[in-house]
Amino acid sequence: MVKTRDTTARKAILDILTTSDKPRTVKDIIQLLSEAALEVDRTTVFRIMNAFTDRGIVRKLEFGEGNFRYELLSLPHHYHIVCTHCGTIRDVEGCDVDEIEKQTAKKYNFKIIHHRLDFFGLCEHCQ
Amino acid sequence: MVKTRDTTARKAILDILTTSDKPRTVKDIIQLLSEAALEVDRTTVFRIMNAFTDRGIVRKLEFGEGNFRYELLSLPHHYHIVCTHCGTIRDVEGCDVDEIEKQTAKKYNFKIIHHRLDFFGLCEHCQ
DNA sequence: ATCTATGCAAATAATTTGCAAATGA
DNA sequence: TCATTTGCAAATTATTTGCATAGAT
Repeated sequence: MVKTRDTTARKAILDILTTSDKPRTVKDIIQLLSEAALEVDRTTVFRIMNAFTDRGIVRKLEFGEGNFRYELLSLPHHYHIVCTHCGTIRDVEGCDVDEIEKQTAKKYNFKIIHHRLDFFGLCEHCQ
Repeated sequence: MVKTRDTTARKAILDILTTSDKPRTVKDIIQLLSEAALEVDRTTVFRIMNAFTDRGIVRKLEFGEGNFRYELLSLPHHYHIVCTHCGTIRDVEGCDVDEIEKQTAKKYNFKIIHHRLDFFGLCEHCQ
């Protein structure tokens, strides 16, 4: 396992993810870093996100937008609701699909490591 | 609503999707068309998939591979199991998350149109 | 001092757009 | 016929790679 250096950019990105209520894109992150007066190269952000993903610090997700989003792996288990009109994504607490999971594992002899459950629809504003 | 012309390429793509047991990428589709002796331009396939998506004929999905996959919207409701080792994706019948769905809709005043539930793990061969 | 991290330029890959030619209804 | 489709070239967008330099321990 390779060591991780605690650089300014990495600390700032962890900070951003910690205070986010939804998964973030690289674009988001660059923007937020910039608002914090930190200009970090696009390549570097991609590389940091990959390093974090490899080390199990973040989870790489996507919601059909044509790009990836990242969230802290240390967040409590949750799912997402995605507004198909305005694109808003929101974390939603808890998730109980144990029963389905158990049945699926047995029926298909599949060792389940994790799952995702996301609801798509219209948020309060877009209905 | 714009009219749809029943061209050779479109018919062949619908045929491919109908006989697939998992969502397909544009690359897959081009390959399968080619095996059926039909050389269709990449651009055309992308355009057809977008047209089908807009008309509610197919559903656009992704599984963290960095590209989209498509499946017939007319398929019975199902979810997917994705092997994180060999990348195999498989359709899995049925899906009962009604209770979670109801609670979520009420709690967040969110009008749910559809959801996705996918399990990631190791298939029979990769365990 | 040494090895990892970053910036910059350039390369890939997926997907989209413009436009003229081909084709289905 | 005539609007919709397709092919081809070129543009866009997300992401990755190579390499020399800056920075962390």
